[in-house]
Amino acid sequence: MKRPTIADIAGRAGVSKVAVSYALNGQPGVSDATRARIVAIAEEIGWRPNSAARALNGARANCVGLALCRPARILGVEPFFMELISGIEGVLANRSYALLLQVVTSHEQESEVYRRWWGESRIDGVFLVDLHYSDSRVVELERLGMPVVVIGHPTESGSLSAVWSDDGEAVRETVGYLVALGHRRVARVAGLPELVHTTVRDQAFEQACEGVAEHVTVHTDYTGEEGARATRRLLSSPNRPTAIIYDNDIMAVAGMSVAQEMRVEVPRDLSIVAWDDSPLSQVVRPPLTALTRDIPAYGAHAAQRLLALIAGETVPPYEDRAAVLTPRGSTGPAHSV
Amino acid sequence: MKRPTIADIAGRAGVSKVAVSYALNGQPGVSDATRARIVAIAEEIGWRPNSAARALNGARANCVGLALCRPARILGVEPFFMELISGIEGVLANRSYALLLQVVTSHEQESEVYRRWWGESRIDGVFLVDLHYSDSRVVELERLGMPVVVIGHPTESGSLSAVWSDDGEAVRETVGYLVALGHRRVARVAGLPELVHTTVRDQAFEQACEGVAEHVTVHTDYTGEEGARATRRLLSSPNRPTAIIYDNDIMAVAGMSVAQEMRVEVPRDLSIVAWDDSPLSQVVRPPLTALTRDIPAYGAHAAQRLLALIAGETVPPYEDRAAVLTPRGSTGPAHSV
DNA sequence: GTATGAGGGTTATCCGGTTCAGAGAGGGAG
DNA sequence: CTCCCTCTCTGAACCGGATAACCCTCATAC
Repeated sequence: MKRPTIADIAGRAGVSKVAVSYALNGQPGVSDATRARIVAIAEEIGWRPNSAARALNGARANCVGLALCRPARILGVEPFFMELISGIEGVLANRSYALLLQVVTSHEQESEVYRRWWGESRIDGVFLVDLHYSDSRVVELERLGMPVVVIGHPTESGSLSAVWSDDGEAVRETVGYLVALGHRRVARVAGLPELVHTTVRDQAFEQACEGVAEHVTVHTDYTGEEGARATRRLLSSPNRPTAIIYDNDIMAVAGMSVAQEMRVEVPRDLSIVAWDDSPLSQVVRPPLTALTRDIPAYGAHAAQRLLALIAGETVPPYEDRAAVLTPRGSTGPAHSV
Repeated sequence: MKRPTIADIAGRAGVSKVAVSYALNGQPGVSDATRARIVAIAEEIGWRPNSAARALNGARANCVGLALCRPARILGVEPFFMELISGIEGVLANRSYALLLQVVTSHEQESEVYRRWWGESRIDGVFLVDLHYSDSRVVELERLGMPVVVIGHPTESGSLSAVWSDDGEAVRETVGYLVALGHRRVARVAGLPELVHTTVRDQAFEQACEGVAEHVTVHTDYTGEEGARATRRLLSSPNRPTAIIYDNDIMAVAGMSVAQEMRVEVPRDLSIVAWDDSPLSQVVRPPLTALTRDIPAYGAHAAQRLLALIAGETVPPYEDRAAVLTPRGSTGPAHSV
């Protein structure tokens, strides 16, 4: 039950391998009649191009890579990555591109994965996510000279193409909204401080609060436990915040539970905003005011740009739409304590 | 900046390509001195075996596939798949195997992806998840003759190897626990009815309740909205259940919110159990009693078996540990209404 | 002195598809 | 009738590595 090759087709059709190759690739050099005959036979015996043989001729691997550097327990809880992948795949599937996925535990390991994939000619390009400052992976990828689309802020992506969204704008919108509601003490429970987008949000937060509200930022590892702990600390402080912005929804939910535990009522005594809207935000009581973003679309844009890059086009940084605030029941006017 | 090949190494070392091939693959036929020299050169110039060239010689592709057939919004919310993938990857990474991922929207499309991957020699085997009854994908994969590990119940996996866990046992344990707490009207908010594991749980649920408690099962699509709707309906019925078992945690959280909305107190008036423990279960108030399972380990077991299958070994069905009940604050003794 | 064999290489082929340089056949122009 | 060109198709080489088969040298055994 060997897989059929173009030689088999050539034998049946009574022509050479070359004619078959031309016919199946839509190249000139065969008559329409012969082409039709060859195509019919190929279809009949279920022929597929051997991707290895094609790749060997310097052709593309028709495959791109994505490495995720987060512990399993966080990856599972963050809907972000799965939604991003779904969006990426929507674009890739149309062009018969495959996605190679790897979960790694360090940047060194991640760079090694890139070197291996690229060295083995397994992929034509990669997506880089969770950008850090002075990111060693950027340097490594520039060195390899492989097509890359960074999903993150272009100031830190070096010479690599970036797809990003203005988190600062979303922060300003949120703070403006909270201040308008009368909040004067606002906290932010942020994610990993080494991530560029965390710092971007941190800075925008500070600037937006400057002069209009007291502000404090606490960093966490995105887990519910740390979100809960941070909330407990914030709500225990002498003049506790009347509003908290969380960097993901699981922490926001955890924070809301802590508030409830401490008899701090949401939204009466505390307003809560979650970054990245997900179904979770809508099923809790009260439903969470969230910063909504079309993540699959974000992934799709990145994929389009990576394919363009692979095709040899030059790809300028692309700024996707910023997250927009979706007010729900977890935010309300501030009450003086 | 061409990638170095064994021919380059051969040139530098002053030997033939074959000697290099032997040396780098640990085969006999070269002296230790020559081997050391060749290995040193290979390392120096950063040589990597071209995966396409290797695959072309009938060697393995060193890659396995996974296709997920669920809409993006559900994939994102279910931590199950990401955790499964993490577990799979732990095993694959050790053996330098890559994972090809694709999100599809129908079984036909999924089968087509398998045909293409296999026909193109891209993969050595696949994982099959979300088994249905009379699953067309099983037939297709048997026809293709490719190594497959089904992550699901072995009665429906045909001749394919299966890795599974006894959901029935977990259901019995849960029902037993609820009955011991005095519950006599128990409901189950189940997932997609066409999935084998849903039916397995449904049947075990009915049997376990038989004679000891009234029972009712409602099917949903795993989303929070449907979980909420089902809960609303259940709690509005004339003799409403005093305990509900949900097929995932997002629905359990949604159900708890609905209960709160309807002034049904958890766990006083209603006990809630969630299938598949996740960090989410622990951050809500009260924390959810959940059926805990080590999903990464589950994935790892499946991966080990797929690799064994690819290596030509025969792999009997493997029964992983059943989910165990982790009681938390969302369950308590039943009160007569 | 010759047969035997192991150690260390080499040459030739193959995997499946692509690409380049031609080779015949047929047609139109001069 | 010849020249030239186009159309259709073929042989051969190539991509990078694996592998079967064979070759040479030197050491050992008889």
